[in-house]
Amino acid sequence: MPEGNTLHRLAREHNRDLSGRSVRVSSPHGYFAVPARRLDGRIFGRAEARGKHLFHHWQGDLIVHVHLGMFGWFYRHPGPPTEPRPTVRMRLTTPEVTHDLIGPPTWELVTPEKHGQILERLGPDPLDPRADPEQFRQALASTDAPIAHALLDQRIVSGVGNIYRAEALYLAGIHPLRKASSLTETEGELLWQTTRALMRRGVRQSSTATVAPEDLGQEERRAGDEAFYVYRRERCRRCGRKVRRFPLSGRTMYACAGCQPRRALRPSLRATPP
DNA sequence: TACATATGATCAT
DNA sequence: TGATCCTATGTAA
Repeated sequence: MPEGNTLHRLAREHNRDLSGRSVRVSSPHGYFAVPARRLDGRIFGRAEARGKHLFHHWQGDLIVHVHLGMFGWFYRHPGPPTEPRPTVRMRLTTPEVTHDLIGPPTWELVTPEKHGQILERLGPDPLDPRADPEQFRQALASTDAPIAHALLDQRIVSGVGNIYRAEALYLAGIHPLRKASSLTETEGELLWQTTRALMRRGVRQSSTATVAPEDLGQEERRAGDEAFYVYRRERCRRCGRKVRRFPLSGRTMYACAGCQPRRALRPSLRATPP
């Protein structure tokens, strides 16, 4: 159940493990048996992550496009290949490591043209160093939908999912139902910076947790769960007030009425971004 | 064993 | 808005 940080982390791992190598490709599940044979033994060029999309560039201009949807995942097994689960759709193997792909709603070979079209549809990715925050701000300015809806729109910003939308809005002190176009320039900038900081941490720590481990109590750290400020919580981590949850754009939204008032907070009263 | 639930997105209505 | 695709896990029965 990945957001953009996961895809960027996977791209890094795949580049490290597979780039420039001849890779065995198989489909234990059988569903991708034909394309797997076509790729088997080829040189793996590079992995590329954009928003929640992952591309594998193979020798000979073959490009694989993967989207993990809600349930898809890659599992990495160092060492000699283990017996695959029957649900493994695609297995990538070198002598050192195996990557198993489970349950992607999207797995397709695409042409360079199609690859370009997919990228064109995506808004700026906070994890892309070349991304332009101004593009994000302008997209918000022309959107009447609630800001919490806009954040899940991959044409406005790519890679943000249900966790980051809740947590970034919380840390920026922005009420989720405010019109996107009503955000000030400063708020738009703060929201971008906050989102980017959270997602960068997500890549670094290989987890979508938004609260840094060093900010947790001993008991919480021992439990080892991913920690959040409002997402799936009963009470706000900072003020202790009951967290409001309500459906928004088909997902559950979480917000604190105290820390995210309808009216903009004075900057000095905002929560400190991580 | 069954069911609810989940970090997503598309397509039909 | 609802149905649909995809899988694993935790809890209830």
